[in-house]
Amino acid sequence: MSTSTKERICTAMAELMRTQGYGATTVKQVSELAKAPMGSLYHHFPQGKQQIAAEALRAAGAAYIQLLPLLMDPHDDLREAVSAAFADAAEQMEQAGWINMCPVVTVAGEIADSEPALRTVAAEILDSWIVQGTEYFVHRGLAAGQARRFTLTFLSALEGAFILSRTLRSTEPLRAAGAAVAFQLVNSTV
Amino acid sequence: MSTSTKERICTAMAELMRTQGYGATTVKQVSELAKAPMGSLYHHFPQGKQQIAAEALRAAGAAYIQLLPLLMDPHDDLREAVSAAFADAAEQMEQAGWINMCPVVTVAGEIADSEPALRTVAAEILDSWIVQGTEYFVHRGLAAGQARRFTLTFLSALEGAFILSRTLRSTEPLRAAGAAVAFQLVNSTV
DNA sequence: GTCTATATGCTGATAGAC
DNA sequence: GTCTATCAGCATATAGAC
Repeated sequence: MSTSTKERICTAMAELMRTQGYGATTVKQVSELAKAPMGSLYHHFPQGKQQIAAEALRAAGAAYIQLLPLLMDPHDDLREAVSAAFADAAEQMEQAGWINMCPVVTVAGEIADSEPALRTVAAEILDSWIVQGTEYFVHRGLAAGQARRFTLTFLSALEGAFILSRTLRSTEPLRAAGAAVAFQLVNSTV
Repeated sequence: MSTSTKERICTAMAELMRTQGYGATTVKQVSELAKAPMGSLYHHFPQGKQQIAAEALRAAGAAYIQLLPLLMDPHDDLREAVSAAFADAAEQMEQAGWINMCPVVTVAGEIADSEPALRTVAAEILDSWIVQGTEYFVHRGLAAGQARRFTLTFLSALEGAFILSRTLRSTEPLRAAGAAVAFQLVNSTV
């Protein structure tokens, strides 16, 4: 067996939150998808649903930010790279049937006022995205201050456009947002 | 009595979804906040929770888009107007204790794959926002095609930044996104 | 139209044999 | 560590008096 029960539970939770959110996901669904009985869930995660969600979000968040260099490194021109990243996201979302790629922001919006513990976890993940994004864009030639602002804009536009595109079933918001974020770099020396 | 029972139910549902999302909001909470007994809820909304949510989202969406001219008309320069709108949003969110101003996008992200009927309602609301936003920015001097793309960018960045700011408890994402969206207009004749 | 009392199913969580 | 059986509580929704 290559994957542990604990890992399968985390993956299942992330997968379900990605498409259904936190509130609509039941521990029974997690149990079934992970092929792990209820008792195993509460053996590995004594604090129950919240703890499973927290660990699943951390793992998903860490994996998701790695897409940034993966999608953008192939493009020498940073403006092209930004456009390509948004275009790739749009294409993948359409091909996947308009389901979410990552549960972090969906769940963050959903639980920001009703699940304080999970809100803190989401904030930690977003913080690490901002730090890693800033580092990447500095590496790509932006000044430190500009890189942080650009990362915040990049993430805000990407996540907002994700929700719009997903709800409208259209790539138009992601394409428009990608062009706008790339345009930010018009004055930069890249 | 100035407000009908039906209106109070809608308002209560919108208020609760705004801070808790759809899944975490129970009809009992709606009943209590609206000061209407369970029977009244199901008398006015025979299809139950979903129907209350649909009507509440429609009303909230219609009210929310009216903030656009309200916040931006005072500013002659469109770039200033955009910055001001994002800054106002950030300030109001911070003063309100980081709770959401509008339930539409939060709920849209939450239910996009689990509640098809509500997803359709959310899509109709977003469509109407895009149409009305485009009209407004044409009125403010943008060309028709540019105005639609700008509206999509504006809404994506605003909503994404809302979630980031709300989760991080910081105005930084909203301020960065506002500056970026305003920068879009750098070449425009306003 | 309003309101109380309640039905029915499902929720997260647990107990305890193996 | 794994698994089955089950708890107690709460969810949405309804019935029926007023």
